[in-house]
Amino acid sequence: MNVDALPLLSVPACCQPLDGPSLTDAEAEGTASVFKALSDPTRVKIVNMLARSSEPVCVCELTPALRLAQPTVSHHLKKLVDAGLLLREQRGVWAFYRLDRDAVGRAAGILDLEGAIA
Amino acid sequence: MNVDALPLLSVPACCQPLDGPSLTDAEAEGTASVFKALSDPTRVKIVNMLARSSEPVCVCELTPALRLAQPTVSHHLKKLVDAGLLLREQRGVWAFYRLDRDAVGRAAGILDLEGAIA
DNA sequence: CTCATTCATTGACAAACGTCGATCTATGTG
DNA sequence: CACATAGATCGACGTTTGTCAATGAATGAG
Repeated sequence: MNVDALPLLSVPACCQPLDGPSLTDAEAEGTASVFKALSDPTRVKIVNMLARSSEPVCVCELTPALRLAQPTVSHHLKKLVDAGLLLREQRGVWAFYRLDRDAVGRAAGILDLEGAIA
Repeated sequence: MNVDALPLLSVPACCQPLDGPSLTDAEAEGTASVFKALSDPTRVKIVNMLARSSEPVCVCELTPALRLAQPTVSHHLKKLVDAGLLLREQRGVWAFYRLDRDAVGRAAGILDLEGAIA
Protein backbone atom coordinates (compact mmCIF):
# COMPACT_ATOMS: atom_id res chain seq x y z
CA MET A 1 0.00 0.00 0.00
CA ASN A 2 1.29 3.48 -0.94
CA VAL A 3 1.02 5.64 2.13
CA ASP A 4 1.62 8.86 0.22
CA ALA A 5 -1.41 8.20 -1.99
CA LEU A 6 -3.78 7.83 0.96
CA PRO A 7 -6.34 10.59 1.52
CA LEU A 8 -5.82 12.58 4.65
CA LEU A 9 -7.05 10.58 7.62
CA SER A 10 -10.17 12.04 9.17
CA VAL A 11 -8.98 10.63 12.49
CA PRO A 12 -5.50 11.57 13.74
CA ALA A 13 -2.95 8.83 14.19
CA CYS A 14 -2.95 7.49 17.74
CA CYS A 15 0.60 6.30 18.13
CA GLN A 16 4.03 6.02 16.59
CA PRO A 17 5.25 2.93 14.70
CA LEU A 18 7.27 2.13 17.84
CA ASP A 19 9.39 -0.95 18.41
CA GLY A 20 9.32 -4.30 16.62
CA PRO A 21 8.16 -7.67 17.94
CA SER A 22 10.92 -7.67 20.58
CA LEU A 23 10.45 -11.43 20.84
CA THR A 24 11.29 -14.00 18.18
CA ASP A 25 8.76 -16.58 17.08
CA ALA A 26 10.90 -19.33 18.59
CA GLU A 27 11.10 -17.55 21.95
CA ALA A 28 7.36 -16.96 22.00
CA GLU A 29 6.59 -20.57 21.11
CA GLY A 30 9.00 -21.93 23.68
CA THR A 31 7.57 -19.77 26.42
CA ALA A 32 4.00 -20.59 25.41
CA SER A 33 4.76 -24.32 25.47
CA VAL A 34 5.74 -24.12 29.14
CA PHE A 35 2.57 -22.26 30.07
CA LYS A 36 0.54 -24.65 27.91
CA ALA A 37 1.80 -27.48 30.10
CA LEU A 38 0.36 -25.62 33.09
CA SER A 39 -2.93 -24.76 31.38
CA ASP A 40 -4.83 -27.83 32.61
CA PRO A 41 -6.31 -28.16 36.14
CA THR A 42 -5.05 -31.73 36.51
CA ARG A 43 -1.50 -30.73 35.63
CA VAL A 44 -1.71 -27.78 38.01
CA LYS A 45 -2.60 -30.23 40.77
CA ILE A 46 0.32 -32.48 39.83
CA VAL A 47 2.81 -29.63 39.87
CA ASN A 48 1.40 -28.41 43.17
CA MET A 49 1.72 -31.84 44.77
CA LEU A 50 5.30 -32.17 43.54
CA ALA A 51 6.11 -28.64 44.65
CA ARG A 52 4.99 -29.53 48.16
CA SER A 53 7.07 -32.70 48.28
CA SER A 54 10.79 -32.58 48.90
CA GLU A 55 11.16 -36.10 47.51
CA PRO A 56 10.12 -37.65 44.18
CA VAL A 57 6.53 -38.91 44.10
CA CYS A 58 5.37 -42.27 42.74
CA VAL A 59 2.73 -42.46 40.00
CA CYS A 60 0.90 -45.02 42.11
CA GLU A 61 0.36 -42.23 44.59
CA LEU A 62 -0.72 -39.61 42.06
CA THR A 63 -3.33 -41.69 40.26
CA PRO A 64 -5.72 -42.28 43.20
CA ALA A 65 -5.29 -38.71 44.44
CA LEU A 66 -6.32 -37.31 41.06
CA ARG A 67 -9.26 -39.72 40.63
CA LEU A 68 -8.46 -40.22 36.96
CA ALA A 69 -7.73 -43.29 34.87
CA GLN A 70 -4.10 -44.38 34.84
CA PRO A 71 -3.50 -43.66 31.12
CA THR A 72 -4.83 -40.14 31.63
CA VAL A 73 -2.37 -39.47 34.45
CA SER A 74 0.44 -40.90 32.37
CA HIS A 75 -0.58 -38.63 29.53
CA HIS A 76 -0.40 -35.52 31.71
CA LEU A 77 2.94 -36.52 33.21
CA LYS A 78 4.42 -36.94 29.76
CA LYS A 79 3.29 -33.46 28.77
CA LEU A 80 4.91 -31.98 31.85
CA VAL A 81 8.16 -33.84 31.21
CA ASP A 82 8.19 -32.78 27.55
CA ALA A 83 7.75 -29.18 28.67
CA GLY A 84 10.82 -29.53 30.87
CA LEU A 85 8.90 -29.01 34.10
CA LEU A 86 9.20 -32.55 35.51
CA LEU A 87 11.99 -35.08 35.80
CA ARG A 88 11.32 -38.82 35.61
CA GLU A 89 13.14 -41.49 37.56
CA GLN A 90 12.54 -45.24 37.33
CA ARG A 91 12.83 -47.34 40.49
CA GLY A 92 12.12 -50.96 39.74
CA VAL A 93 8.53 -51.22 38.64
CA TRP A 94 7.65 -47.75 39.80
CA ALA A 95 8.14 -44.39 38.16
CA PHE A 96 8.88 -41.38 40.33
CA TYR A 97 8.52 -37.77 39.25
CA ARG A 98 9.90 -34.59 40.73
CA LEU A 99 9.75 -30.91 39.86
CA ASP A 100 12.45 -29.06 37.94
CA ARG A 101 12.20 -25.93 40.05
CA ASP A 102 14.01 -23.64 37.59
CA ALA A 103 11.79 -24.21 34.56
CA VAL A 104 8.89 -21.92 35.44
CA GLY A 105 11.27 -19.14 36.39
CA ARG A 106 12.91 -19.35 32.98
CA ALA A 107 9.59 -18.96 31.18
CA ALA A 108 8.54 -16.02 33.33
CA GLY A 109 11.90 -14.41 32.66
CA ILE A 110 11.38 -14.44 28.91
CA LEU A 111 8.03 -12.76 29.48
CA ASP A 112 9.88 -9.92 31.22
CA LEU A 113 7.77 -10.52 34.30
CA GLU A 114 10.51 -11.11 36.86
CA GLY A 115 9.58 -7.97 38.73
CA ALA A 116 5.93 -8.91 38.76
CA ILE A 117 6.47 -12.29 40.38
CA ALA A 118 7.34 -13.16 43.95
CA MET B 1 -13.33 -54.71 45.79
CA ASN B 2 -12.67 -56.62 49.05
CA VAL B 3 -9.12 -55.85 50.10
CA ASP B 4 -9.02 -58.59 52.68
CA ALA B 5 -9.73 -61.20 50.03
CA LEU B 6 -6.76 -60.17 47.86
CA PRO B 7 -3.80 -62.53 47.60
CA LEU B 8 -0.58 -61.23 49.09
CA LEU B 9 1.02 -58.74 46.74
CA SER B 10 4.09 -60.08 45.03
CA VAL B 11 5.47 -56.54 44.85
CA PRO B 12 5.82 -54.49 48.05
CA ALA B 13 3.91 -51.25 48.40
CA CYS B 14 6.02 -48.30 47.29
CA CYS B 15 4.58 -45.46 49.34
CA GLN B 16 2.16 -44.41 52.03
CA PRO B 17 -1.33 -43.06 51.30
CA LEU B 18 0.09 -39.61 52.10
CA ASP B 19 -1.73 -36.30 51.88
CA GLY B 20 -4.88 -35.39 49.98
CA PRO B 21 -5.25 -33.17 46.91
CA SER B 22 -3.96 -30.11 48.81
CA LEU B 23 -5.59 -27.93 46.14
CA THR B 24 -9.32 -27.57 45.53
CA ASP B 25 -10.81 -28.05 42.08
CA ALA B 26 -11.71 -24.37 41.97
CA GLU B 27 -8.16 -23.29 42.82
CA ALA B 28 -6.68 -25.63 40.23
CA GLU B 29 -9.08 -24.43 37.54
CA GLY B 30 -8.51 -20.78 38.36
CA THR B 31 -4.76 -21.18 38.23
CA ALA B 32 -4.92 -23.21 35.03
CA SER B 33 -7.07 -20.54 33.36
CA VAL B 34 -4.37 -17.94 33.90
CA PHE B 35 -1.70 -20.17 32.41
CA LYS B 36 -4.04 -21.13 29.58
CA ALA B 37 -4.21 -17.47 28.66
CA LEU B 38 -0.42 -17.53 28.32
CA SER B 39 -0.33 -20.82 26.41
CA ASP B 40 -0.42 -19.26 22.94
CA PRO B 41 2.65 -17.72 21.21
CA THR B 42 0.68 -14.70 20.03
CA ARG B 43 -0.56 -13.95 23.52
CA VAL B 44 2.97 -14.38 24.87
CA LYS B 45 4.11 -11.72 22.42
CA ILE B 46 1.28 -9.41 23.46
CA VAL B 47 2.10 -9.75 27.15
CA ASN B 48 5.78 -9.24 26.44
CA MET B 49 5.12 -6.07 24.46
CA LEU B 50 2.90 -4.71 27.22
CA ALA B 51 5.41 -5.71 29.88
CA ARG B 52 8.06 -3.66 28.09
CA SER B 53 5.86 -0.60 27.83
CA SER B 54 5.28 1.66 30.80
CA GLU B 55 2.21 3.12 29.13
CA PRO B 56 -0.95 1.49 27.69
CA VAL B 57 -0.60 0.28 24.10
CA CYS B 58 -3.11 0.87 21.30
CA VAL B 59 -4.60 -2.07 19.39
CA CYS B 60 -3.75 -0.27 16.17
CA GLU B 61 -0.13 -0.73 17.17
CA LEU B 62 -0.43 -4.39 18.14
CA THR B 63 -2.20 -5.60 15.01
CA PRO B 64 0.52 -4.76 12.45
CA ALA B 65 3.28 -5.93 14.81
CA LEU B 66 1.67 -9.34 15.19
CA ARG B 67 0.93 -9.73 11.47
CA LEU B 68 -2.48 -11.22 12.18
CA ALA B 69 -6.00 -10.27 11.13
CA GLN B 70 -7.73 -7.70 13.34
CA PRO B 71 -10.46 -10.08 14.62
CA THR B 72 -7.76 -12.54 15.65
CA VAL B 73 -5.90 -9.94 17.69
CA SER B 74 -9.16 -8.82 19.28
CA HIS B 75 -9.90 -12.44 20.16
CA HIS B 76 -6.56 -12.87 21.92
CA LEU B 77 -6.91 -9.60 23.81
CA LYS B 78 -10.31 -10.65 25.09
CA LYS B 79 -8.89 -13.92 26.38
CA LEU B 80 -6.14 -12.08 28.25
CA VAL B 81 -8.62 -9.63 29.76
CA ASP B 82 -10.97 -12.45 30.81
CA ALA B 83 -8.03 -14.15 32.50
CA GLY B 84 -7.39 -10.99 34.49
CA LEU B 85 -3.99 -10.38 32.94
CA LEU B 86 -4.83 -7.27 30.91
CA LEU B 87 -6.78 -4.09 31.57
CA ARG B 88 -8.72 -2.33 28.82
CA GLU B 89 -9.13 1.40 28.44
CA GLN B 90 -11.14 3.17 25.75
CA ARG B 91 -9.82 6.48 24.40
CA GLY B 92 -12.13 7.85 21.74
CA VAL B 93 -12.08 5.42 18.84
CA TRP B 94 -9.06 3.56 20.11
CA ALA B 95 -8.71 0.84 22.69
CA PHE B 96 -5.61 0.73 24.87
CA TYR B 97 -4.42 -2.25 26.85
CA ARG B 98 -1.98 -2.52 29.71
CA LEU B 99 -0.67 -5.32 31.89
CA ASP B 100 -2.01 -6.16 35.34
CA ARG B 101 1.40 -6.90 36.80
CA ASP B 102 0.12 -8.78 39.85
CA ALA B 103 -1.93 -11.44 38.06
CA VAL B 104 0.83 -13.86 37.09
CA GLY B 105 2.36 -13.66 40.52
CA ARG B 106 -0.95 -14.67 42.07
CA ALA B 107 -1.19 -17.74 39.85
CA ALA B 108 2.38 -18.78 40.56
CA GLY B 109 1.72 -18.34 44.26
CA ILE B 110 -1.11 -20.86 44.25
CA LEU B 111 1.22 -23.28 42.55
CA ASP B 112 3.55 -22.97 45.54
CA LEU B 113 6.35 -21.91 43.26
CA GLU B 114 7.27 -18.59 44.83
CA GLY B 115 10.65 -19.91 45.87
CA ALA B 116 11.34 -21.25 42.40
CA ILE B 117 10.70 -17.95 40.65
CA ALA B 118 12.86 -14.84 40.53
C1' DC C 1 9.57 -70.41 32.45
C1' DT C 2 4.65 -68.27 34.02
C1' DC C 3 2.18 -64.88 36.29
C1' DA C 4 1.10 -60.35 38.47
C1' DT C 5 1.99 -55.49 38.72
C1' DT C 6 3.28 -50.78 37.09
C1' DC C 7 3.37 -47.72 33.65
C1' DA C 8 3.52 -46.15 28.69
C1' DT C 9 1.40 -46.27 24.16
C1' DT C 10 -2.35 -46.58 20.86
C1' DG C 11 -6.87 -45.45 18.97
C1' DA C 12 -11.26 -43.27 19.22
C1' DC C 13 -14.35 -39.77 20.50
C1' DA C 14 -16.31 -35.20 21.89
C1' DA C 15 -15.02 -30.62 23.27
C1' DA C 16 -12.18 -26.65 22.90
C1' DC C 17 -8.98 -23.80 20.24
C1' DG C 18 -6.80 -20.49 16.61
C1' DT C 19 -7.72 -18.33 12.50
C1' DC C 20 -10.16 -15.49 9.28
C1' DG C 21 -14.11 -13.22 6.41
C1' DA C 22 -18.28 -10.89 7.14
C1' DT C 23 -20.90 -8.09 9.97
C1' DC C 24 -22.10 -4.97 13.77
C1' DT C 25 -21.34 -1.08 17.11
C1' DA C 26 -19.34 3.13 18.51
C1' DT C 27 -16.79 7.20 17.88
C1' DG C 28 -15.39 11.27 15.26
C1' DT C 29 -15.54 14.35 10.80
C1' DG C 30 -17.82 17.33 7.81
C1' DC D 1 -27.57 13.73 8.37
C1' DA D 2 -23.90 10.67 5.69
C1' DC D 3 -19.40 8.80 5.80
C1' DA D 4 -14.96 6.76 7.48
C1' DT D 5 -12.40 4.44 10.95
C1' DA D 6 -11.34 1.31 15.20
C1' DG D 7 -12.48 -2.51 17.25
C1' DA D 8 -15.75 -6.22 18.94
C1' DT D 9 -18.80 -10.06 17.71
C1' DC D 10 -20.47 -13.81 14.88
C1' DG D 11 -19.90 -18.25 11.89
C1' DA D 12 -17.34 -21.52 9.85
C1' DC D 13 -13.23 -24.25 9.13
C1' DG D 14 -9.47 -27.38 10.35
C1' DT D 15 -6.47 -28.61 14.24
C1' DT D 16 -5.50 -29.69 18.89
C1' DT D 17 -6.87 -31.33 23.39
C1' DG D 18 -8.52 -34.32 27.50
C1' DT D 19 -10.46 -38.57 28.48
C1' DC D 20 -10.78 -43.51 28.56
C1' DA D 21 -10.67 -48.78 27.09
C1' DA D 22 -7.55 -51.84 25.15
C1' DT D 23 -3.04 -53.20 24.47
C1' DG D 24 2.05 -53.39 24.89
C1' DA D 25 6.64 -53.26 27.38
C1' DA D 26 9.35 -53.85 31.46
C1' DT D 27 10.20 -55.39 36.11
C1' DG D 28 9.92 -58.67 39.95
C1' DA D 29 8.13 -63.14 42.35
C1' DG D 30 7.87 -67.96 42.39
